Amino acid sequence: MSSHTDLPVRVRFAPSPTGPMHIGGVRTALFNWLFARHHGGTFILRIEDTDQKRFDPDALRLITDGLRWVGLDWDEGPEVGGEYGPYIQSERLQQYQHWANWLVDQGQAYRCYCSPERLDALHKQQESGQERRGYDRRCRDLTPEQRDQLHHENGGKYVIRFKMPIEGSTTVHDLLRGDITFDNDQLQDLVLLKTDGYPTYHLANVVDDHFMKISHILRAEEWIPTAPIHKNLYDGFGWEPPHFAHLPVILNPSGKGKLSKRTVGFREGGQQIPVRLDEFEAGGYVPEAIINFLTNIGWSFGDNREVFSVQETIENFDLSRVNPAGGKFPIEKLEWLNGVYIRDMDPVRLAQLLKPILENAGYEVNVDMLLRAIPLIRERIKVLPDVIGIGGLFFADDFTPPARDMLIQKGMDAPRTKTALEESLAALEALPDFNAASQEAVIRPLAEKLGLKMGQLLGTLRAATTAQEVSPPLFETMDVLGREKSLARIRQAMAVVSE
RNA sequence: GCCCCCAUCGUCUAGAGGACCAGGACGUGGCCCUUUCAAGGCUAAGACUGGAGUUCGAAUCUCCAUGGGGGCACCA
Repeated sequence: MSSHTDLPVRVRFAPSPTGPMHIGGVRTALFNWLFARHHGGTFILRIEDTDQKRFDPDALRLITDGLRWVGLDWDEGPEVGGEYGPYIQSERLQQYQHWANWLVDQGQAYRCYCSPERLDALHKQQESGQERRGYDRRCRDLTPEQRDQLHHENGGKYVIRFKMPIEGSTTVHDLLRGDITFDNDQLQDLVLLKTDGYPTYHLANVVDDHFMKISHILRAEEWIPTAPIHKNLYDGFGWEPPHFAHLPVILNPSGKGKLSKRTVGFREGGQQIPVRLDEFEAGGYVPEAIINFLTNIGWSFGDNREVFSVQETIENFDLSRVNPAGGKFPIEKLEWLNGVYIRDMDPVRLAQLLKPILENAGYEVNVDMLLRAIPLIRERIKVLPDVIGIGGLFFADDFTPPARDMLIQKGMDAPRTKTALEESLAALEALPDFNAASQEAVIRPLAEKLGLKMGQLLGTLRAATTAQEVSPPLFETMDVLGREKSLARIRQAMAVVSE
Protein backbone atom coordinates (compact mmCIF):
# COMPACT_ATOMS: atom_id res chain seq x y z
CA MET A 1 0.00 0.00 0.00
CA SER A 2 1.42 3.37 -0.96
CA SER A 3 2.05 6.10 1.57
CA HIS A 4 -0.95 8.22 0.67
CA THR A 5 -3.32 5.48 1.78
CA ASP A 6 -1.94 4.95 5.26
CA LEU A 7 -5.00 6.52 6.82
CA PRO A 8 -8.44 4.94 6.45
CA VAL A 9 -9.66 5.81 2.98
CA ARG A 10 -12.69 8.09 3.04
CA VAL A 11 -13.73 9.71 -0.21
CA ARG A 12 -16.77 11.65 -1.24
CA PHE A 13 -18.80 12.48 -4.28
CA ALA A 14 -20.19 15.95 -3.71
CA PRO A 15 -22.59 17.01 -6.40
CA SER A 16 -24.57 20.19 -6.45
CA PRO A 17 -28.30 19.58 -6.78
CA THR A 18 -28.87 21.81 -9.76
CA GLY A 19 -30.30 19.32 -12.23
CA PRO A 20 -29.93 15.86 -13.73
CA MET A 21 -26.79 13.77 -13.36
CA HIS A 22 -24.17 14.49 -15.97
CA ILE A 23 -22.08 11.65 -17.37
CA GLY A 24 -18.91 13.45 -16.28
CA GLY A 25 -20.26 13.53 -12.75
CA VAL A 26 -20.97 9.83 -12.94
CA ARG A 27 -17.36 9.25 -13.94
CA THR A 28 -16.10 11.29 -10.98
CA ALA A 29 -18.41 9.37 -8.66
CA LEU A 30 -17.28 6.08 -10.19
CA PHE A 31 -13.58 6.75 -9.68
CA ASN A 32 -14.20 7.75 -6.08
CA TRP A 33 -16.29 4.66 -5.53
CA LEU A 34 -13.72 2.36 -7.14
CA PHE A 35 -10.97 3.92 -5.06
CA ALA A 36 -12.97 3.41 -1.87
CA ARG A 37 -13.94 -0.15 -2.72
CA HIS A 38 -10.41 -1.09 -3.76
CA HIS A 39 -8.96 0.16 -0.49
CA GLY A 40 -11.79 -1.12 1.66
CA GLY A 41 -12.63 2.49 2.46
CA THR A 42 -15.78 4.54 2.76
CA PHE A 43 -17.65 6.20 -0.08
CA ILE A 44 -19.66 9.22 1.00
CA LEU A 45 -22.36 11.12 -0.83
CA ARG A 46 -22.60 14.76 0.15
CA ILE A 47 -25.02 17.24 -1.30
CA GLU A 48 -23.62 20.72 -1.87
CA ASP A 49 -26.77 22.79 -1.98
CA THR A 50 -25.28 26.12 -0.98
CA ASP A 51 -26.52 27.97 -4.03
CA GLN A 52 -30.13 28.76 -3.39
CA LYS A 53 -30.59 30.37 -6.80
CA ARG A 54 -29.70 27.26 -8.74
CA PHE A 55 -31.31 24.76 -6.42
CA ASP A 56 -33.53 22.19 -8.14
CA PRO A 57 -35.85 20.28 -5.80
CA ASP A 58 -35.87 17.26 -8.14
CA ALA A 59 -32.11 17.03 -8.35
CA LEU A 60 -31.46 15.05 -5.19
CA ARG A 61 -33.70 12.25 -6.37
CA LEU A 62 -32.13 12.34 -9.84
CA ILE A 63 -28.70 12.00 -8.25
CA THR A 64 -29.58 9.16 -5.90
CA ASP A 65 -31.60 7.31 -8.54
CA GLY A 66 -28.81 7.73 -11.03
CA LEU A 67 -26.11 6.46 -8.71
CA ARG A 68 -28.22 3.47 -7.76
CA TRP A 69 -29.02 2.73 -11.37
CA VAL A 70 -25.36 2.38 -12.27
CA GLY A 71 -24.69 0.49 -9.05
CA LEU A 72 -22.70 3.04 -7.08
CA ASP A 73 -23.84 2.58 -3.50
CA TRP A 74 -22.73 5.02 -0.82
CA ASP A 75 -21.83 4.13 2.75
CA GLU A 76 -22.69 7.49 4.26
CA GLY A 77 -24.95 10.19 2.95
CA PRO A 78 -28.58 11.06 2.35
CA GLU A 79 -31.02 8.19 2.96
CA VAL A 80 -28.36 6.03 4.60
CA GLY A 81 -27.06 8.33 7.32
CA GLY A 82 -23.67 8.02 8.96
CA GLU A 83 -21.87 9.35 11.97
CA TYR A 84 -20.52 12.50 10.32
CA GLY A 85 -23.83 13.86 9.11
CA PRO A 86 -25.86 15.69 8.17
CA TYR A 87 -24.67 15.17 4.60
CA ILE A 88 -26.67 17.99 3.10
CA GLN A 89 -24.87 21.28 3.42
CA SER A 90 -27.92 23.45 3.91
CA GLU A 91 -28.38 21.55 7.17
CA ARG A 92 -24.93 22.52 8.37
CA LEU A 93 -25.07 26.30 8.10
CA GLN A 94 -24.16 27.00 11.74
CA GLN A 95 -20.91 25.11 11.21
CA TYR A 96 -19.86 27.27 8.31
CA GLN A 97 -20.91 30.47 10.03
CA HIS A 98 -18.99 29.49 13.11
CA TRP A 99 -15.78 28.78 11.24
CA ALA A 100 -16.03 31.85 9.02
CA ASN A 101 -16.37 34.02 12.09
CA TRP A 102 -13.58 32.15 13.75
CA LEU A 103 -11.30 33.20 10.90
CA VAL A 104 -12.47 36.80 11.27
CA ASP A 105 -11.65 36.68 14.97
CA GLN A 106 -8.23 35.32 14.14
CA GLY A 107 -7.63 38.19 11.74
CA GLN A 108 -7.48 35.77 8.79
CA ALA A 109 -10.73 36.87 7.24
CA TYR A 110 -12.66 40.12 7.07
CA ARG A 111 -16.08 41.55 6.46
CA CYS A 112 -16.52 43.03 3.01
CA TYR A 113 -19.21 45.60 2.33
CA CYS A 114 -18.77 45.95 -1.41
CA SER A 115 -22.09 45.79 -3.24
CA PRO A 116 -22.73 43.43 -6.11
CA GLU A 117 -23.08 46.55 -8.27
CA ARG A 118 -19.62 47.77 -7.37
CA LEU A 119 -18.18 44.30 -8.04
CA ASP A 120 -19.93 44.12 -11.40
CA ALA A 121 -18.58 47.48 -12.41
CA LEU A 122 -15.13 46.41 -11.28
CA HIS A 123 -15.23 43.23 -13.34
CA LYS A 124 -16.48 45.01 -16.43
CA GLN A 125 -13.72 47.54 -16.19
CA GLN A 126 -11.14 44.79 -15.76
CA GLU A 127 -12.36 42.84 -18.74
CA SER A 128 -12.08 45.78 -21.09
CA GLY A 129 -8.54 46.61 -20.04
CA GLN A 130 -5.28 44.86 -19.30
CA GLU A 131 -5.81 44.91 -15.56
CA ARG A 132 -5.69 41.94 -13.29
CA ARG A 133 -9.08 40.31 -12.76
CA GLY A 134 -10.66 39.86 -9.39
CA TYR A 135 -11.59 41.62 -6.21
CA ASP A 136 -9.45 44.66 -5.45
CA ARG A 137 -9.34 44.00 -1.69
CA ARG A 138 -10.89 47.36 -0.86
CA CYS A 139 -12.30 46.15 2.45
CA ARG A 140 -9.27 44.12 3.49
CA ASP A 141 -7.59 46.78 5.59
CA LEU A 142 -10.32 49.14 6.72
CA THR A 143 -9.92 51.23 9.85
CA PRO A 144 -12.56 50.61 12.53
CA GLU A 145 -14.14 53.97 11.64
CA GLN A 146 -14.37 53.14 7.93
CA ARG A 147 -15.83 49.79 8.80
CA ASP A 148 -18.52 51.29 11.02
CA GLN A 149 -19.45 53.76 8.34
CA LEU A 150 -19.75 51.12 5.61
CA HIS A 151 -21.64 48.86 7.98
CA HIS A 152 -24.24 51.58 8.44
CA GLU A 153 -24.42 52.50 4.75
CA ASN A 154 -25.05 48.87 3.88
CA GLY A 155 -27.69 48.27 6.50
CA GLY A 156 -25.41 45.70 8.13
CA LYS A 157 -25.07 43.55 5.02
CA TYR A 158 -21.68 42.05 4.33
CA VAL A 159 -19.85 38.99 3.14
CA ILE A 160 -16.85 37.39 4.77
CA ARG A 161 -13.72 37.18 2.67
CA PHE A 162 -10.55 35.22 3.28
CA LYS A 163 -7.28 37.12 3.64
CA MET A 164 -5.20 35.33 1.04
CA PRO A 165 -1.47 35.76 1.43
CA ILE A 166 -0.22 38.32 -1.08
CA GLU A 167 3.43 37.41 -1.16
CA GLY A 168 5.09 34.13 -1.90
CA SER A 169 3.63 31.07 -3.51
CA THR A 170 1.51 28.05 -2.68
CA THR A 171 2.36 24.53 -3.75
CA VAL A 172 -0.21 21.78 -3.95
CA HIS A 173 0.63 18.15 -4.44
CA ASP A 174 -1.51 16.35 -6.97
CA LEU A 175 -1.32 12.57 -6.87
CA LEU A 176 -1.40 12.38 -10.67
CA ARG A 177 0.69 15.39 -11.61
CA GLY A 178 3.08 16.04 -8.77
CA ASP A 179 3.60 19.49 -7.30
CA ILE A 180 1.73 22.42 -8.76
CA THR A 181 2.84 25.89 -7.70
CA PHE A 182 0.87 29.11 -7.86
CA ASP A 183 2.02 32.65 -7.08
CA ASN A 184 -0.07 33.93 -4.21
CA ASP A 185 -0.66 37.26 -5.91
CA GLN A 186 -2.76 35.30 -8.41
CA LEU A 187 -5.07 34.13 -5.67
CA GLN A 188 -8.19 36.01 -4.72
CA ASP A 189 -9.59 37.12 -1.41
CA LEU A 190 -12.45 34.75 -2.00
CA VAL A 191 -15.83 35.00 -0.36
CA LEU A 192 -16.37 32.44 2.38
CA LEU A 193 -19.81 33.42 3.60
CA LYS A 194 -22.41 35.09 1.43
CA THR A 195 -24.83 37.84 2.39
CA ASP A 196 -27.59 35.27 2.81
CA GLY A 197 -25.58 33.44 5.44
CA TYR A 198 -24.80 30.51 3.15
CA PRO A 199 -21.20 29.45 2.65
CA THR A 200 -19.51 29.40 -0.71
CA TYR A 201 -18.27 26.14 -2.15
CA HIS A 202 -14.77 26.84 -0.87
CA LEU A 203 -15.69 27.22 2.79
CA ALA A 204 -18.26 24.46 2.92
CA ASN A 205 -15.97 22.10 1.11
CA VAL A 206 -13.00 22.59 3.39
CA VAL A 207 -15.01 22.51 6.60
CA ASP A 208 -16.93 19.40 5.60
CA ASP A 209 -13.95 17.52 4.20
CA HIS A 210 -12.16 18.17 7.46
CA PHE A 211 -14.93 17.17 9.82
CA MET A 212 -16.01 14.25 7.69
CA LYS A 213 -12.40 13.04 7.82
CA ILE A 214 -12.06 12.87 4.05
CA SER A 215 -8.70 11.31 3.20
CA HIS A 216 -8.60 11.90 -0.56
CA ILE A 217 -10.25 14.44 -2.78
CA LEU A 218 -10.77 12.96 -6.22
CA ARG A 219 -12.44 15.59 -8.35
CA ALA A 220 -12.40 16.88 -11.88
CA GLU A 221 -9.51 18.79 -13.36
CA GLU A 222 -11.45 22.02 -13.56
CA TRP A 223 -10.90 22.36 -9.81
CA ILE A 224 -7.13 22.60 -10.03
CA PRO A 225 -7.16 26.42 -9.80
CA THR A 226 -9.04 26.22 -6.50
CA ALA A 227 -6.59 23.80 -4.93
CA PRO A 228 -4.13 26.49 -3.72
CA ILE A 229 -7.06 28.46 -2.35
CA HIS A 230 -8.21 25.47 -0.38
CA LYS A 231 -4.66 24.73 0.74
CA ASN A 232 -4.43 28.21 2.24
CA LEU A 233 -7.77 27.75 3.93
CA TYR A 234 -6.61 24.53 5.54
CA ASP A 235 -3.50 26.37 6.69
CA GLY A 236 -5.64 29.17 8.07
CA PHE A 237 -7.66 26.72 10.10
CA GLY A 238 -4.58 24.83 11.10
CA TRP A 239 -5.96 21.62 9.63
CA GLU A 240 -4.15 18.93 7.71
CA PRO A 241 -5.42 18.91 4.11
CA PRO A 242 -6.47 15.65 2.43
CA HIS A 243 -4.62 14.23 -0.56
CA PHE A 244 -5.64 15.65 -3.91
CA ALA A 245 -6.01 14.02 -7.29
CA HIS A 246 -7.58 15.87 -10.19
CA LEU A 247 -9.24 13.62 -12.70
CA PRO A 248 -9.09 14.45 -16.41
CA VAL A 249 -12.14 16.04 -17.98
CA ILE A 250 -14.21 14.46 -20.71
CA LEU A 251 -14.32 16.57 -23.84
CA ASN A 252 -16.97 16.91 -26.49
CA PRO A 253 -16.72 14.26 -29.22
CA SER A 254 -16.97 16.70 -32.10
CA GLY A 255 -17.52 20.15 -30.70
CA LYS A 256 -15.06 22.14 -28.68
CA GLY A 257 -14.63 22.24 -24.95
CA LYS A 258 -15.57 19.95 -22.14
CA LEU A 259 -18.63 17.80 -22.32
CA SER A 260 -21.35 19.59 -20.46
CA LYS A 261 -25.08 19.85 -20.45
CA ARG A 262 -24.71 23.45 -21.50
CA THR A 263 -22.58 22.76 -24.56
CA VAL A 264 -24.16 19.59 -25.77
CA GLY A 265 -22.11 17.55 -28.19
CA PHE A 266 -23.17 16.53 -31.65
CA ARG A 267 -22.05 13.56 -33.59
CA GLU A 268 -21.15 13.71 -37.28
CA GLY A 269 -24.37 14.17 -39.16
CA GLY A 270 -25.92 16.37 -36.54
CA GLN A 271 -27.19 13.58 -34.35
CA GLN A 272 -27.26 14.55 -30.73
CA ILE A 273 -25.32 12.44 -28.31
CA PRO A 274 -26.46 11.74 -24.77
CA VAL A 275 -24.87 13.71 -21.94
CA ARG A 276 -27.19 13.29 -18.99
CA LEU A 277 -27.40 9.91 -17.31
CA ASP A 278 -31.15 9.69 -17.86
CA GLU A 279 -30.56 10.21 -21.56
CA PHE A 280 -28.30 7.18 -21.61
CA GLU A 281 -30.97 5.17 -19.86
CA ALA A 282 -33.65 6.36 -22.25
CA GLY A 283 -31.33 5.68 -25.18
CA GLY A 284 -31.12 2.02 -24.24
CA TYR A 285 -27.67 1.82 -22.74
CA VAL A 286 -27.24 -0.65 -19.91
CA PRO A 287 -25.52 0.28 -16.64
CA GLU A 288 -22.75 -2.30 -16.78
CA ALA A 289 -21.75 -1.10 -20.25
CA ILE A 290 -21.72 2.50 -19.09
CA ILE A 291 -19.53 1.64 -16.11
CA ASN A 292 -17.12 -0.45 -18.15
CA PHE A 293 -16.97 2.30 -20.75
CA LEU A 294 -16.29 5.02 -18.20
CA THR A 295 -13.46 3.05 -16.63
CA ASN A 296 -11.81 2.91 -20.03
CA ILE A 297 -11.68 6.68 -20.31
CA GLY A 298 -8.82 8.03 -18.27
CA TRP A 299 -7.97 4.67 -16.80
CA SER A 300 -6.88 1.36 -18.23
CA PHE A 301 -7.12 -2.13 -16.91
CA GLY A 302 -3.45 -2.93 -17.09
CA ASP A 303 -3.35 -5.64 -19.70
CA ASN A 304 -4.94 -5.34 -23.11
CA ARG A 305 -8.45 -6.04 -21.94
CA GLU A 306 -11.25 -3.60 -22.64
CA VAL A 307 -14.13 -5.66 -21.31
CA PHE A 308 -14.12 -6.54 -17.64
CA SER A 309 -16.49 -6.76 -14.71
CA VAL A 310 -16.96 -4.24 -11.93
CA GLN A 311 -15.49 -6.73 -9.51
CA GLU A 312 -12.35 -7.02 -11.61
CA THR A 313 -12.17 -3.26 -11.84
CA ILE A 314 -12.34 -2.90 -8.08
CA GLU A 315 -9.54 -5.41 -7.64
CA ASN A 316 -7.40 -3.63 -10.21
CA PHE A 317 -8.23 0.00 -9.61
CA ASP A 318 -5.24 2.17 -8.90
CA LEU A 319 -4.71 5.91 -9.14
CA SER A 320 -1.33 5.35 -10.76
CA ARG A 321 -3.09 4.07 -13.88
CA VAL A 322 -5.17 7.20 -14.26
CA ASN A 323 -4.13 9.17 -17.32
CA PRO A 324 -3.98 12.92 -16.54
CA ALA A 325 -4.77 13.92 -20.12
CA GLY A 326 -8.34 14.85 -20.95
CA GLY A 327 -9.99 13.04 -23.81
CA LYS A 328 -12.94 13.19 -26.11
CA PHE A 329 -16.04 11.16 -25.46
CA PRO A 330 -15.79 8.03 -27.66
CA ILE A 331 -19.48 7.33 -28.08
CA GLU A 332 -18.97 4.66 -30.81
CA LYS A 333 -17.07 2.61 -28.32
CA LEU A 334 -19.94 2.75 -25.88
CA GLU A 335 -22.28 1.46 -28.58
CA TRP A 336 -20.02 -1.47 -29.25
CA LEU A 337 -19.64 -2.20 -25.54
CA ASN A 338 -23.38 -1.96 -25.01
CA GLY A 339 -23.83 -4.62 -27.69
CA VAL A 340 -21.26 -6.80 -25.96
CA TYR A 341 -23.17 -6.61 -22.69
CA ILE A 342 -26.53 -7.20 -24.33
CA ARG A 343 -25.24 -10.33 -26.02
CA ASP A 344 -23.86 -11.52 -22.73
CA MET A 345 -26.87 -10.71 -20.59
CA ASP A 346 -29.09 -13.18 -18.80
CA PRO A 347 -32.08 -13.71 -21.16
CA VAL A 348 -34.66 -13.23 -18.44
CA ARG A 349 -33.24 -9.87 -17.50
CA LEU A 350 -32.92 -8.85 -21.13
CA ALA A 351 -36.56 -9.76 -21.65
CA GLN A 352 -37.51 -7.56 -18.71
CA LEU A 353 -35.66 -4.65 -20.27
CA LEU A 354 -37.05 -5.23 -23.75
CA LYS A 355 -40.68 -5.80 -22.85
CA PRO A 356 -41.61 -2.22 -21.89
CA ILE A 357 -39.82 -0.86 -24.95
CA LEU A 358 -41.84 -3.08 -27.25
CA GLU A 359 -45.02 -2.25 -25.40
CA ASN A 360 -44.37 1.46 -25.72
CA ALA A 361 -43.99 0.89 -29.43
CA GLY A 362 -47.50 -0.54 -29.49
CA TYR A 363 -46.83 -4.27 -29.40
CA GLU A 364 -48.53 -6.74 -27.12
CA VAL A 365 -45.71 -8.79 -25.70
CA ASN A 366 -45.94 -12.46 -24.95
CA VAL A 367 -43.02 -13.09 -22.61
CA ASP A 368 -42.58 -16.73 -23.62
CA MET A 369 -42.26 -15.75 -27.23
CA LEU A 370 -39.92 -12.90 -26.34
CA LEU A 371 -37.70 -15.32 -24.47
CA ARG A 372 -37.62 -17.62 -27.48
CA ALA A 373 -36.91 -14.69 -29.81
CA ILE A 374 -34.04 -13.30 -27.75
CA PRO A 375 -31.37 -15.68 -29.07
CA LEU A 376 -32.32 -14.54 -32.56
CA ILE A 377 -32.36 -10.81 -31.96
CA ARG A 378 -29.84 -10.12 -29.22
CA GLU A 379 -26.79 -10.12 -31.45
CA ARG A 380 -28.47 -7.58 -33.69
CA ILE A 381 -29.14 -5.08 -30.91
CA LYS A 382 -26.69 -2.36 -29.95
CA VAL A 383 -29.04 -0.20 -27.91
CA LEU A 384 -32.24 -1.56 -26.41
CA PRO A 385 -34.68 0.32 -28.68
CA ASP A 386 -33.14 -1.48 -31.67
CA VAL A 387 -35.42 -4.33 -30.63
CA ILE A 388 -38.37 -2.56 -32.20
CA GLY A 389 -36.94 -2.67 -35.70
CA ILE A 390 -35.46 -6.15 -35.50
CA GLY A 391 -37.87 -8.00 -33.22
CA GLY A 392 -41.20 -6.24 -33.59
CA LEU A 393 -42.24 -8.79 -36.19
CA PHE A 394 -42.76 -11.43 -33.51
CA PHE A 395 -45.43 -9.40 -31.78
CA ALA A 396 -47.38 -7.85 -34.64
CA ASP A 397 -50.93 -9.14 -34.22
CA ASP A 398 -52.38 -7.38 -37.20
CA PHE A 399 -49.49 -8.15 -39.49
CA THR A 400 -48.96 -5.84 -42.43
CA PRO A 401 -47.55 -7.82 -45.35
CA PRO A 402 -44.59 -6.44 -47.24
CA ALA A 403 -44.81 -4.63 -50.55
CA ARG A 404 -44.52 -6.63 -53.81
CA ASP A 405 -41.03 -5.27 -54.41
CA MET A 406 -39.75 -6.78 -51.23
CA LEU A 407 -41.27 -10.17 -51.99
CA ILE A 408 -40.04 -10.41 -55.55
CA GLN A 409 -36.36 -11.22 -55.31
CA LYS A 410 -33.65 -10.36 -57.75
CA GLY A 411 -34.05 -12.26 -61.02
CA MET A 412 -37.62 -13.24 -60.26
CA ASP A 413 -41.03 -12.02 -61.29
CA ALA A 414 -44.53 -12.08 -59.81
CA PRO A 415 -45.71 -15.43 -61.22
CA ARG A 416 -42.56 -17.28 -60.18
CA THR A 417 -42.72 -15.69 -56.75
CA LYS A 418 -46.32 -16.74 -56.40
CA THR A 419 -45.47 -20.29 -57.36
CA ALA A 420 -42.61 -20.33 -54.92
CA LEU A 421 -44.88 -19.18 -52.11
CA GLU A 422 -47.59 -21.73 -53.00
CA GLU A 423 -45.18 -24.62 -53.14
CA SER A 424 -43.53 -23.57 -49.91
CA LEU A 425 -46.87 -23.24 -48.19
CA ALA A 426 -47.90 -26.71 -49.29
CA ALA A 427 -44.64 -28.22 -48.14
CA LEU A 428 -44.75 -26.45 -44.79
CA GLU A 429 -48.42 -27.27 -44.19
CA ALA A 430 -47.64 -30.94 -44.62
CA LEU A 431 -45.07 -30.93 -41.84
CA PRO A 432 -46.19 -32.91 -38.82
CA ASP A 433 -43.65 -31.12 -36.71
CA PHE A 434 -43.23 -27.41 -37.42
CA ASN A 435 -39.69 -26.56 -36.42
CA ALA A 436 -36.58 -25.01 -37.93
CA ALA A 437 -34.97 -28.32 -38.86
CA SER A 438 -38.06 -29.83 -40.48
CA GLN A 439 -38.75 -26.63 -42.38
CA GLU A 440 -35.24 -26.50 -43.72
CA ALA A 441 -35.47 -30.16 -44.76
CA VAL A 442 -38.36 -29.43 -47.11
CA ILE A 443 -37.52 -25.91 -48.28
CA ARG A 444 -33.95 -26.50 -49.37
CA PRO A 445 -34.84 -29.26 -51.86
CA LEU A 446 -37.75 -27.15 -53.02
CA ALA A 447 -35.42 -24.42 -54.24
CA GLU A 448 -33.71 -26.85 -56.53
CA LYS A 449 -36.99 -28.24 -57.78
CA LEU A 450 -38.19 -24.74 -58.62
CA GLY A 451 -34.90 -23.84 -60.24
CA LEU A 452 -34.30 -21.04 -57.76
CA LYS A 453 -31.21 -20.02 -55.90
CA MET A 454 -31.37 -20.60 -52.19
CA GLY A 455 -31.17 -16.85 -51.60
CA GLN A 456 -34.15 -16.22 -53.86
CA LEU A 457 -36.49 -18.70 -52.21
CA LEU A 458 -35.43 -17.96 -48.68
CA GLY A 459 -35.44 -14.24 -49.39
CA THR A 460 -39.02 -14.35 -50.56
CA LEU A 461 -40.13 -16.38 -47.58
CA ARG A 462 -38.23 -14.22 -45.18
CA ALA A 463 -39.83 -11.12 -46.63
CA ALA A 464 -43.23 -12.81 -46.43
CA THR A 465 -42.93 -13.79 -42.79
CA THR A 466 -41.07 -10.76 -41.44
CA ALA A 467 -41.90 -7.87 -43.77
CA GLN A 468 -38.44 -6.58 -42.88
CA GLU A 469 -35.40 -5.97 -45.07
CA VAL A 470 -33.29 -6.93 -42.11
CA SER A 471 -34.41 -9.74 -39.87
CA PRO A 472 -33.27 -12.84 -38.01
CA PRO A 473 -32.76 -15.99 -40.12
CA LEU A 474 -35.87 -17.48 -41.72
CA PHE A 475 -36.23 -20.93 -40.18
CA GLU A 476 -35.56 -19.89 -36.61
CA THR A 477 -37.95 -17.00 -37.09
CA MET A 478 -40.76 -19.25 -38.30
CA ASP A 479 -40.01 -21.64 -35.50
CA VAL A 480 -40.57 -18.92 -32.89
CA LEU A 481 -43.49 -17.45 -34.79
CA GLY A 482 -45.23 -20.84 -34.90
CA ARG A 483 -47.09 -22.65 -37.63
CA GLU A 484 -50.26 -20.63 -37.58
CA LYS A 485 -48.72 -17.19 -37.87
CA SER A 486 -46.01 -18.26 -40.29
CA LEU A 487 -48.44 -19.86 -42.72
CA ALA A 488 -50.94 -17.02 -42.42
CA ARG A 489 -48.22 -14.56 -43.36
CA ILE A 490 -47.23 -16.62 -46.39
CA ARG A 491 -50.86 -16.61 -47.51
CA GLN A 492 -50.98 -12.85 -47.06
CA ALA A 493 -47.88 -12.55 -49.22
CA MET A 494 -49.49 -14.70 -51.93
CA ALA A 495 -52.40 -12.29 -52.00
CA VAL A 496 -50.03 -9.35 -52.39
CA VAL A 497 -48.22 -10.97 -55.31
CA SER A 498 -51.50 -11.96 -56.98
CA GLU A 499 -52.82 -8.42 -57.09
C1' G B 1 -5.20 39.88 -20.52
C1' C B 2 -3.25 36.71 -16.41
C1' C B 3 -2.55 31.81 -14.08
C1' C B 4 -2.63 26.53 -14.34
C1' C B 5 -2.96 21.61 -16.65
C1' C B 6 -2.18 18.32 -20.76
C1' A B 7 0.18 16.36 -25.51
C1' U B 8 1.26 8.42 -28.81
C1' C B 9 -2.94 5.90 -34.79
C1' G B 10 -9.51 9.41 -36.84
C1' U B 11 -10.99 8.16 -31.41
C1' C B 12 -10.10 5.73 -26.33
C1' U B 13 -5.48 3.98 -24.78
C1' A B 14 -0.51 0.63 -23.58
C1' G B 15 4.28 2.43 -23.06
C1' A B 16 7.43 4.91 -16.23
C1' G B 17 15.83 5.53 -20.92
C1' G B 18 17.67 0.19 -24.36
C1' A B 19 12.49 -5.41 -24.53
C1' C B 20 9.25 -0.25 -29.84
C1' C B 21 11.06 -0.16 -37.58
C1' A B 22 5.59 1.61 -30.90
C1' G B 23 1.05 -2.97 -28.57
C1' G B 24 -4.53 -3.31 -27.80
C1' A B 25 -9.62 -1.62 -28.56
C1' C B 26 -13.49 1.17 -31.27
C1' G B 27 -14.21 2.89 -36.05
C1' U B 28 -12.79 2.24 -41.37
C1' G B 29 -11.30 -1.09 -45.89
C1' G B 30 -10.65 -6.26 -47.63
C1' C B 31 -11.39 -11.60 -47.21
C1' C B 32 -13.92 -15.93 -44.90
C1' C B 33 -18.67 -17.72 -42.97
C1' U B 34 -23.71 -16.81 -44.89
C1' U B 35 -30.94 -16.91 -46.78
C1' U B 36 -30.89 -10.55 -45.45
C1' C B 37 -28.69 -7.97 -41.34
C1' A B 38 -25.76 -8.93 -37.46
C1' A B 39 -22.38 -11.81 -34.59
C1' G B 40 -17.77 -14.40 -35.25
C1' G B 41 -12.76 -15.43 -37.58
C1' C B 42 -8.61 -13.59 -40.46
C1' U B 43 -6.36 -9.31 -42.52
C1' A B 44 -4.94 -4.10 -44.10
C1' A B 45 -4.20 1.04 -43.59
C1' G B 46 -3.23 4.15 -39.41
C1' A B 47 0.42 7.74 -34.29
C1' C B 48 5.24 9.17 -30.70
C1' U B 49 3.19 17.98 -32.43
C1' G B 50 8.01 20.70 -33.60
C1' G B 51 12.89 22.31 -32.11
C1' A B 52 16.96 22.44 -28.85
C1' G B 53 19.42 19.84 -25.02
C1' U B 54 20.91 15.47 -21.28
C1' U B 55 22.65 10.42 -22.51
C1' C B 56 26.59 5.46 -25.58
C1' G B 57 21.14 5.35 -26.34
C1' A B 58 14.72 9.07 -25.69
C1' A B 59 7.85 8.10 -27.22
C1' U B 60 9.91 7.95 -22.28
C1' C B 61 14.17 13.13 -18.66
C1' U B 62 14.94 19.00 -19.17
C1' C B 63 13.90 23.64 -21.66
C1' C B 64 11.46 26.48 -25.43
C1' A B 65 7.77 26.84 -29.12
C1' U B 66 3.11 25.21 -30.95
C1' G B 67 -1.54 23.06 -30.20
C1' G B 68 -5.60 21.58 -27.04
C1' G B 69 -8.05 22.13 -22.36
C1' G B 70 -9.29 24.38 -17.64
C1' G B 71 -9.75 28.60 -14.40
C1' C B 72 -9.90 33.91 -13.05
C1' A B 73 -18.41 35.05 -9.41
C1' C B 74 -21.90 36.62 -2.98
C1' C B 75 -21.90 29.07 -9.19
C1' A B 76 -20.29 24.69 -7.87
